[in-house]
Amino acid sequence: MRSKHNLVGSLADESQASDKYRRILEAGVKVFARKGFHNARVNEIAREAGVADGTIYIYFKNKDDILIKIFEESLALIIARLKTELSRQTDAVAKVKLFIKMHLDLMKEDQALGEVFQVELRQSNKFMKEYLPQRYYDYLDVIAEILREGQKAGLFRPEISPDIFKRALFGALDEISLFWILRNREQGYLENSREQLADIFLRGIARG
Amino acid sequence: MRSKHNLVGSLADESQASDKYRRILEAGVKVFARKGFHNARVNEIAREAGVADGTIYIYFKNKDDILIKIFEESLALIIARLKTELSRQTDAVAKVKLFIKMHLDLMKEDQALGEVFQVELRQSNKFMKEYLPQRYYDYLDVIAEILREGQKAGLFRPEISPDIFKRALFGALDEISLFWILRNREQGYLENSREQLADIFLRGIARG
Amino acid sequence: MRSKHNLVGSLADESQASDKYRRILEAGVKVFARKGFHNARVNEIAREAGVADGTIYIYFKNKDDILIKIFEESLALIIARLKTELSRQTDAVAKVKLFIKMHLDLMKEDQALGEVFQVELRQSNKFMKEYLPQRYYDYLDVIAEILREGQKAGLFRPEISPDIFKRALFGALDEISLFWILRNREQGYLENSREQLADIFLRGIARG
Amino acid sequence: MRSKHNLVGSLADESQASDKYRRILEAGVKVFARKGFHNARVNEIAREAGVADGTIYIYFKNKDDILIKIFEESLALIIARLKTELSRQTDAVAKVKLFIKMHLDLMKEDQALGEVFQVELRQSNKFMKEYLPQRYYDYLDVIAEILREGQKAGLFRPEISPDIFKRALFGALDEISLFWILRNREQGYLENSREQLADIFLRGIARG
DNA sequence: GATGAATGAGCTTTCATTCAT
DNA sequence: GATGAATGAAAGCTCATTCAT
Repeated sequence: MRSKHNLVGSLADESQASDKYRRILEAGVKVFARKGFHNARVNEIAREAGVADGTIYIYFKNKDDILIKIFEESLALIIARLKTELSRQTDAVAKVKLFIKMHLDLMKEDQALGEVFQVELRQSNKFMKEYLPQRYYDYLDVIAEILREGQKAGLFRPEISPDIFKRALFGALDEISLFWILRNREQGYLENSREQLADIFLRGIARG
Repeated sequence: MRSKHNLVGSLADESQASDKYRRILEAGVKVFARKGFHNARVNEIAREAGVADGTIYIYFKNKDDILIKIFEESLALIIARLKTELSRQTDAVAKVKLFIKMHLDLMKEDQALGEVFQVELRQSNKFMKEYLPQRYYDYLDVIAEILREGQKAGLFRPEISPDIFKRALFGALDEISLFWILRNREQGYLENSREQLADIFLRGIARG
Repeated sequence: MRSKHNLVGSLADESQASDKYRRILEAGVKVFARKGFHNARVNEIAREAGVADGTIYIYFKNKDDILIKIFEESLALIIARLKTELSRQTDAVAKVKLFIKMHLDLMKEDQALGEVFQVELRQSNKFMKEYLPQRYYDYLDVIAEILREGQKAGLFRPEISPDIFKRALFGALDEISLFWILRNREQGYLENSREQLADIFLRGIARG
Repeated sequence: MRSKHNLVGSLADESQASDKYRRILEAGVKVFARKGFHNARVNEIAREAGVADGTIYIYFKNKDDILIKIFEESLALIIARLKTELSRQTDAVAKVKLFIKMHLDLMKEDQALGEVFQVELRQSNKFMKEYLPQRYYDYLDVIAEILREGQKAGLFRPEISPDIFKRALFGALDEISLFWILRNREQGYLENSREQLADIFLRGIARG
């Protein structure tokens, strides 16, 4: 298996449909990251993917669908990877640290995808208000699960609500990532943030 | 003085310029909240404001400008109010609690404005990437200032970075608010969240 | 009587109506010359004239009417002046030379008006196709009259049609003027043209 | 080869690119002639051409571009035809007569095109002031060339400036044509004018 | 499946003109 | 008469999507 340089590339491999599906998906990430969702032109995605405009509509319902599929496929892979890595840790504290690290690493690993997640997804009304982002809930639930585990193990305080904690941590990570991207990815910022966030949140939920 | 039902209304009152400026601003909030920025039609804002299409362009440079002015004027007022209230508290811990409360209360107080802040602002590329949201930084700095105060008073650990803490707390509040709005404003959710967040973050930064 | 710097100024003096009528007319010439008829904005004419937008509509029916009035009033004065000067000459040959000289001098004397005559008048469909430019015919008839006089005096060939000659001479003068204006009013060009045109046309119609 | 009813039709045939390009060009001539450049609506040109509005913008940059292309393509063909015909004459006097005839015939041959040339071209500021009408200069130079030839042959006086003569003759032809068009194309007028103009201008420049 | 020329609905903005003051 | 804020019709152009080849 040839090594992939980014997540969308890896993900699309699983769908055996066609080479073109993957190319359009990758082109979508690039163009959405470069221009933003609303300023991205379908024909630019087509050109970038090396296909005709019409071909896009063989593989995707419409422009929104490209964005949604990028999100869904990428997140499915991310979640799978997360779960694999987390399962190697037994300690809930270590798991929280690892989750924070992996989330922030992801932004660095595939910057175009990071930008799409942070900035562009929110531009699609259909996405925000109509589309049920099941995978997004799955992602948050990874956090909730770690919390519950830690509560069971007596490491975290039982009165913390997993549903609120997962959003709080995710929101913090999201905001930190957004700032980092909009501020041109300042060196060292994410590493520093990682430790601070782990420190604050772990003490915030620690028992005793 | 008649009591105002929302922030934009209050704000625009200060500018005595014209009744129409305020009406357009209020109409903008309503229509942006209802349709989203990109699907909002200028002529719908005009109708809602009870003015002609062209009148909008006497008071605003363009559609983006309406959004930006809503943000600027509202946030200026919010920050002023925040600072007034916070100055009545002497204890940094109480200030953090108050900040969290006021942020969440704001979402309930003016739901359309909340929706615009949460969902629509991020849809304007001009806003996110080109326009320098000075007021947004001012808002975050209110948090940073509280932290520094608490650190000086020996209440909070000195190794916490104000710049990271302010984003973490804001991100958490933002995510909670967004969820609440997208999930149709479930009763009691914000009150519950308020206590949990205060609990987590205050313990997270507490000294000793 | 204060000395006037241009034709429109002089003309409008005769209409005793109001100072504002004249100011709008002068402003119209300036703005039409600067921007062209279609790119001229009524509110720019108003500003230039130092009156309110609405005031324009007290003195003129509409934007087209300003152009037409500029044309009519200026041309009436020009024709009056022409006739006075021509009446001082007894020789039809001298009259042709004088006509050519005066037409070209006019372009130099009031450049803005010249530009409006040459370039902008033709941009108003209403002007070209609907409005009957009586004064324009009067102007051409000055030429026809000179020709007839010369024919009677036996100086010019009787078979030359006054109606065609007047258009031919006017057309030649018009084209020369247009070129001179579009080519940034090259020094000496009009003087040179004057002699050549007189030479060609006078020999062209000379008897024997 | 089917005979073409007008110049634009003929011209566009050479570009085999697409049927639609030619249809839009022809529709442009018709609509510009009917409504004038500024009152012509792009969607009317589209309807007349039997294409969708957007199709226009596949073949032309914008509305101005349609006018410019009409001018350029037509004039190129006209000049080519002129040169061919003129080369069949050896006598400079005959060439002047032929030029005059051909110019006026052109107005009758394709009346819509004539109207666009006479009336509408001057309405585009872009055209008059920004766009360099190279072809127009080429057209005038055909006249200048004939004059020089005649001067060399000792038929025309050497002191006549070709640059002024070409504008004088063109201006006369132009004015005559404009009058004829605005006056509803009076029968016989052009034929009469042709002879008078040839008479005046040839005597005007004749040697001895 | 793939193409890409063609479509045409849709929208922001301008600006001549009006009219209440 | 004079004002100038307000009007609102009008139009060029874009671009997601379709469909004949």
